[in-house]
Amino acid sequence: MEDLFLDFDAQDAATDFAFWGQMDPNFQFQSQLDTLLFDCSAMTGQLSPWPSFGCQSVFPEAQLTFTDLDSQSPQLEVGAEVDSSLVDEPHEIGKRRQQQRRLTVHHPYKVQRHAANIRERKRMLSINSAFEELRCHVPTFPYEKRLSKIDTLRLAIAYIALLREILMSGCDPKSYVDEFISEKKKRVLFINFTYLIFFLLKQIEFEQKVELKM
DNA sequence: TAGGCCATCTGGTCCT
DNA sequence: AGGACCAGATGGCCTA
Repeated sequence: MEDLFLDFDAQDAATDFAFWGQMDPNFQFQSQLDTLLFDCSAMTGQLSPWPSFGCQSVFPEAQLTFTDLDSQSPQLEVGAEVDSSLVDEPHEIGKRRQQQRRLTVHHPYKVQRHAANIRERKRMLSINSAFEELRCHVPTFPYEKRLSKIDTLRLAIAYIALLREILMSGCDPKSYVDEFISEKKKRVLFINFTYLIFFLLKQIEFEQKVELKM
């Protein structure tokens, strides 16, 4: 993993986090962080990663069978190029079936392609179910909209980095972060860690805005 | 309405 | 040879 560092006091530091939007200049980093850390321990049941160890795949589609997918296929059915005007009339259905058989015989490529499409869809479903499980293990707030795949990956990387750092420090999580924010390490932070912290702080910011509106 | 995200199809490449 | 994997193209849906 690439080690990137960020000077927190740099004037343009905020632009490094443009993907979160601009931070409020009046945002109270330390006090909000304290709130966060206390809230985190209280909200354990609401934050996604901690209660969900052993979470099962929430993507039942991932267990779809070959025939399920086959019947769901929106296009490229075998013989799909048959004129759609030939429908429902009994004799036309017979003709169409005949034509489909011909196409099956004469276009083995189409059949292979169709089978490959189905396999590809199954493969993507299994990838998606893995993403869904990963989402269960990264910290998000209940009101946070579903993480995109790319954000899930980035946040997972950041979260792992944070946990590793905490593990290596030998401290409990809160004192670790306290120390991190303290004088010694204030200016330079491991970017993955800051990514996670900024993410969490944006959640708090968002939560406050929601509360103000209510 | 533009941009982000996603599912799907597709053809190419690699692997068994 | 057939399946797995990958990346590009495309179109639909949603949101700011």
